Amino acid sequence: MERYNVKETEAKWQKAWADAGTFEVTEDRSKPKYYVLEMFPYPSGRIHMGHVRNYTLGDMVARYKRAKGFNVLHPMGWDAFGLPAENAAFERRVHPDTWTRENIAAMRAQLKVMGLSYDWTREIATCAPEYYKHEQKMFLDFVEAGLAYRKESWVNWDPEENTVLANEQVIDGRGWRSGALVEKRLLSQWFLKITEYAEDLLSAIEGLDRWPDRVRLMQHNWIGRSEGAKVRFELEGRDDALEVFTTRPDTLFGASFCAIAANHPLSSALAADNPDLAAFVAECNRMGTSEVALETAEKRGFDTGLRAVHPLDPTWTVPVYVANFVLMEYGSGAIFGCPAHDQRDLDFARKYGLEVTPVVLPPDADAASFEIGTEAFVGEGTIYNSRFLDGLSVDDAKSRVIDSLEEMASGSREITYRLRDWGVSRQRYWGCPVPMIHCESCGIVPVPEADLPVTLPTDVDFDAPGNPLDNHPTWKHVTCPVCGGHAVRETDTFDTFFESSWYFARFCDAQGETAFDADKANYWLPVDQYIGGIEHAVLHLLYSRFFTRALKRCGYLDLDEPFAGLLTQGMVIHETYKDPDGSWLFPTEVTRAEGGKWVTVDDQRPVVVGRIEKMSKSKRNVVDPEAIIDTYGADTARLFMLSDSPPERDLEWTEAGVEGAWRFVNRLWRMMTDAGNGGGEIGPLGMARPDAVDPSVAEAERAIHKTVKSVAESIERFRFNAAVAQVRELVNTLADVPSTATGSSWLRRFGYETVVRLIEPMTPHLAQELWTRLGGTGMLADVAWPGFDPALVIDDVLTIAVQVNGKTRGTIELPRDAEKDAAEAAALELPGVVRALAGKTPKRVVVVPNRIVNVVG
RNA sequence: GGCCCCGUGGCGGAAUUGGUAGACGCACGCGACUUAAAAUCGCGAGCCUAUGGCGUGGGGGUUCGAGUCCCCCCGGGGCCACCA
Repeated sequence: MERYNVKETEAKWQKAWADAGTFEVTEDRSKPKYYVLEMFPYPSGRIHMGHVRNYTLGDMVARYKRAKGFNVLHPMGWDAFGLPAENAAFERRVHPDTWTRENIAAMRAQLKVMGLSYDWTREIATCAPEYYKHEQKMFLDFVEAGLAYRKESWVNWDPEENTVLANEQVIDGRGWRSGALVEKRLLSQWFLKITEYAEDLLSAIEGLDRWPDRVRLMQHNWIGRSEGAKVRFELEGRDDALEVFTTRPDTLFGASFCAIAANHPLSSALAADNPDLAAFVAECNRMGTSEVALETAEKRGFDTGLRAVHPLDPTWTVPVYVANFVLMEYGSGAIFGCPAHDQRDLDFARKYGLEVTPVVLPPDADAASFEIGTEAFVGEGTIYNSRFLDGLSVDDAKSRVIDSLEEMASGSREITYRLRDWGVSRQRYWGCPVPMIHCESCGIVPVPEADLPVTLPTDVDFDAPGNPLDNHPTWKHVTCPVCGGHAVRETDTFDTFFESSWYFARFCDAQGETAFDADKANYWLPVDQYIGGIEHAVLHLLYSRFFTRALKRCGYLDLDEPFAGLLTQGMVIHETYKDPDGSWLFPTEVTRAEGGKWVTVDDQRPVVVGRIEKMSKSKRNVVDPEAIIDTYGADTARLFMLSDSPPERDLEWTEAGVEGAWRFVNRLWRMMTDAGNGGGEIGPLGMARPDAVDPSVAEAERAIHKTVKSVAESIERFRFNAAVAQVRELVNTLADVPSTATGSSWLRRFGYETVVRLIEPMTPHLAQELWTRLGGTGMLADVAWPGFDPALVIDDVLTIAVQVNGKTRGTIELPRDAEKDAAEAAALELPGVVRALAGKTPKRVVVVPNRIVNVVG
């Protein structure tokens, strides 16, 4: 019997698809379009299991939608700028460009072996000038439109990477990649005005109904809308005022101090004449923002000696502090403190002996005796100690006090967002140059469009600290495009999230002279199904949503939301292993000895099996996809990726699970190619259904129709594991039909063909090979998804459960839509029911037609 | 600290969305084939003190009926976090 030659077969069909251009697409307006996109990879050198899962999921959707008659765009490219290339340059003396291109070539070859239905003619790499020249143009358009601007600001500085980080790249006070403690520095940086779209980005989340709730919530929180008031506190003896933001204007009569951030302009001004204050400010800037630092850090303040006048009572003043817990970046960088109803303010007040006046009375408290101890009261209650606000609820007091402030012109309603503008400048080499020129006489001027792209120099030195572009002897020296005098280029490059914020549009017209043709982009976009990791829930997805709006404003396309549907896949996880010395071991270094004990392969030393965790190089719990595909083939790897867990959940990679998938691949092969072993003859191509068939054949025929229906439903709901299970169930059913049954060879033909069409999105090579061997012609990928007969997915006779008081006591067979009386009568005759009733007359019998009978005793 | 998710056999997970809990697979056991093993095929299997009882983390509730809905608790996870 011929064995399934995976390698040969998979290679054969991959070549056939490529030669035939099967997956190349154009804007075919006769079909509905469907754009499937997986988050494109960083070319790190080799694909890992996370990639395999991601692209398998995408290919499942792409091939299914294609079979359903959609014109499917399914492209792939490379997110090719980034720091690792520079690190490689430093460590291995290889140019980032060379390193990146070699990695791309290696990874492309690995992807091609997976049999993914990509239109490779659209492949892009973001490090190519043909790609990034367009984003330089976009940036100039953004500057023109007021969406990009330069400002001096306190930035997060990663001392290890020698670069600025966006807020989103600071995790727990540390650089997201280096892990180094982030410092504050004052630098001139380019920003994109994402805050201008804060409200729009927030309210549009509601319309993203095919996004996971989790991601929508994360974006919601990240934008962080707060409703409150802006309140003016005049400064006694000065002609300026302090502007504070508060979400609790109702507690204004409980104010006992004001506090400003260390970096507040007023702090800086006062510090200029006050060395003690200057020292305090410097100390605040040094303070870490890690979780530990924040929890242990005391609320500290420096009394400026200034007094702020209460906005609702000119005779009332409070002290003004510079405080280490006030953030310049949020609100106005200044607060008023109401210790009774805010924990931080309370801690601060207790430390500096400031007044604590409660102004919100808890519902069951007594006004005469209620006191604040060490915990602030932040709940709902009735306002008191607050003059004209007394007796109001918190909400009523808020709006009432804002009305008064507005009348007196000392405050107004204000909405503040946590979201900050996106700082895009990076002091790195391997990124897209910011196309700007600094001229001493003309200021900052854009590089003329005709001079784009501004390309990176190739002869750079990576050994010196800092930015190689800045260190380069000649690159930055240019003539000013306005006055012709000497000028220098901007030596910063863009944050790499810049490239990934529009690549989905470039795929619509990947080889075009312009960024993309608006007609093509408008045809393909939005991406119908985007698939990738949850780690991009905020950064990449939020930037892309903003970028799309910005591009719309600049006339590039007509679209707000780039991704209509989003699927966030779980991680691929694996057991961890350690040897007796505590060193991590690769899965290939351990094995199961007699008795189930884990030992090392080499010398049989005992192995400690640890937690099941995300695959990571440091813990060595990685499995190389290439080795798996080499052994079992791409189809087996793909099938396992789909079958064990639903996509959003983590998937544990196990050798046994892969073996299971491998067995199924071979089982299908044997079943359909070897009548002797598979159990029965397969009818000839085009064989018609016999008029008379055995009941077992008729039953299996129904199973085929039901499976066609349920597999499609499962795929539509991304329950790929269920879809695989349903196919397996059908295969079991087909195998059980006796070969002697009348109509069995017809059934096999029908059943096998159907199975092959159902598994095409999962295991495309096997499906195509079997399709051809069953007599099918051409590409199975071009064959439509099978249909089903609605009459055959509905059973004529149903098995209905019969319960007594909610406990199942047996089942009855009933024709579909049987009379309630008939169902009741049949149910009451069941021995199990008679026994459970023990001679008692049922009080009531609930009959839900075609569903259930419940006898209430 | 705030907000949000999730707890189903030895394991991954199903369950028509309130209607026979445990599909499908993994692991396991038994049998067939084999000199033997592998592969393959067949059978078995939630648990228990088994013609019955108990079972979806625990407790309560709604309902004829709850894995599914509501309340409380326990456990695990995620995101954000000196955000005024």
